[in-house]
Amino acid sequence: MTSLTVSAFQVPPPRKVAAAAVAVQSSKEPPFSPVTPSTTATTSDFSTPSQIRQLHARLIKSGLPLSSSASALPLLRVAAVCALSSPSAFSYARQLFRVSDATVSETVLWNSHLNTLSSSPSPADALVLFSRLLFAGVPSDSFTLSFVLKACSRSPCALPLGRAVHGLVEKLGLRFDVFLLNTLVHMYASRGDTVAARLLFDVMPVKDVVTWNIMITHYTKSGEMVVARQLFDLMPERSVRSWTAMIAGYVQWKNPREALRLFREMELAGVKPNEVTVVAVLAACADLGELDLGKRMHEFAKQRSLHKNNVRVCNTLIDMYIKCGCVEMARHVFDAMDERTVVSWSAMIGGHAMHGEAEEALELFSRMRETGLEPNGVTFVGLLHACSHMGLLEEGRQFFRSMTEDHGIVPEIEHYGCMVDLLSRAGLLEEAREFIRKMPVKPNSVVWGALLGGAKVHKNMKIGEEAIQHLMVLDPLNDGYYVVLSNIYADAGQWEDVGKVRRMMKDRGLKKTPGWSTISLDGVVHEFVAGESDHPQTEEIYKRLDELLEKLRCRGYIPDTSAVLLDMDEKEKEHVLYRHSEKLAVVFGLMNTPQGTPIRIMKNLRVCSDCHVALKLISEVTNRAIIVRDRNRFHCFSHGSCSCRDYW
DNA sequence: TTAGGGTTAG
Repeated sequence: MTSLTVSAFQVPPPRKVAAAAVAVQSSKEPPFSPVTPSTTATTSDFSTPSQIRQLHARLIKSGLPLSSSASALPLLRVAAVCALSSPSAFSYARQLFRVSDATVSETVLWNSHLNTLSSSPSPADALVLFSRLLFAGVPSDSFTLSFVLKACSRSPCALPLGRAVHGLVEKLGLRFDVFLLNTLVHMYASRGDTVAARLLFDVMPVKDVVTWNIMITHYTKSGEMVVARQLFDLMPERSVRSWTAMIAGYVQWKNPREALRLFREMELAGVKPNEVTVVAVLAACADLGELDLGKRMHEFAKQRSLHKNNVRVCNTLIDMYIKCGCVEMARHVFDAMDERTVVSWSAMIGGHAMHGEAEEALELFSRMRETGLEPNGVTFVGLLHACSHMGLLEEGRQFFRSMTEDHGIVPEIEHYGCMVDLLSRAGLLEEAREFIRKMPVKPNSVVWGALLGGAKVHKNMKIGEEAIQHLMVLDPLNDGYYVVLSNIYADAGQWEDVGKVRRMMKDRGLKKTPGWSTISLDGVVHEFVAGESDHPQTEEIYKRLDELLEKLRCRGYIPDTSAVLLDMDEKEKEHVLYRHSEKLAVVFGLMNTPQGTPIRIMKNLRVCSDCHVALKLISEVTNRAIIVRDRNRFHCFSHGSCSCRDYW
């Protein structure tokens, strides 16, 4: 007889009430259970003030008095959320509260709603509700203010209101409430008022570890790592979050070495990492190619069962393995994941692309589409890279069209860069130039650099000169472009122009960036810089390299001196090539690892053509896999050939 | 019923 049929109230819920469903669904008791235990109604079925009144009326008719708090509280929850829609709905909710015998105070009731709204997708709703509470004279407590401050932190333009709440905190004598003051510091920091945040931090009579963490995190996020570190060094006690905030900051601001140094210090201090630390450390390992530590973090994640359950940990693991040259391990992690996001798919697609495995990248994309997951801009960067690295011209064009036509993604500068790269490498230099001319966004140095690269491969001096004109304006201090232009002239035997480029570099005070390569052995990173010889094993390395080059010459290796941008004779140029850092690092690896172990090298520049030929032959002569991560992609040398199939 | 750290393009 009291069946509250859901169908009677079914209307499309307005946006504002979305939070109501969250509020009630997250509570332990099913909504309206005292009345209709079997109903599946949710608050979204009762979403307007008039529907609430109808529901109220039915409750009264059903004989269940509103004073029974078991039936009143769910109704009050709904009413309170509807209170946002108008002042009259707000008054109605307050009336409901007064006639009910709810066991909590009115402030507690509203606090609960403020809490829900402040962490909802539209935190400004909490501010609307708070203004109604203030206007109606409902008393606030420290909980009320902390929820409002949280909403201010998350709403743009809410700084003035946040300041007003700060005034209220003082007025209510709550300045010794550390919790509330922490929320205030966080509010100032997240609304960009560093000065106010720091001032409050400095004068706070009592601070706890959270206070320090908030301030440190703010500095790390704004790139003020030195200030963050000062606070970190000063703080009286540190939690795992303090360490993690600093480590993540160093990773974010491209100082992965310091991140790992601090991580080791953290381990020595006996602090156990959590999953966020794992993510940050893995990201540092990815940057540095630190496979050993990356594997150790993977083991740690397995012990804590993070290797399947935590998508972010898995995504970072995939990225780490890819950037350390272990695409198969990355794929292993990817395949074992229970749940994958667009980040997981994009990372794996991009990983296959970086390793020249275009087929796998494209196949993975088809599988991703089958799951119904929508790709994003990053997914397409990976796909376009796969196409350009492997010369899949038509597929690349198709993806570029499809990203806009089928997926509504507006191409960004990275996508244009990939397309110019794709066209230029394929030798369609005129088309690439036309493509740049028609681009709706201003071409950057990556775009012109791609055209220059194509001009070098296809020996097109005119287009190379055009590209360099733009590059000299966009990125005047980058020496790499001059080197490429000089290579183009050298290829054509125009030595006078080679000289001109050299003089141009000299006039601008540019020196060729020294190439370096690193190899990690038992957790120690060994760095080799072209031409430098301060490694303790230098003498032995050169001796072994000499022997190796002799073997290579027997197999037809002729040093390709065109990559050397110096005014010297051929013999001297050969000597420069001979000291290239990747050759030294590979020989060091051969000397210090057992036969059969792959050698993994990281390089700051692109592998030069001479080293590319040499490394192919070295892999054959020594029967070793050599994996080189250069600034663009991976080259996996094995049995005399390279995974890039010489297309790079 | 309140606060703080994390993933893909380079």
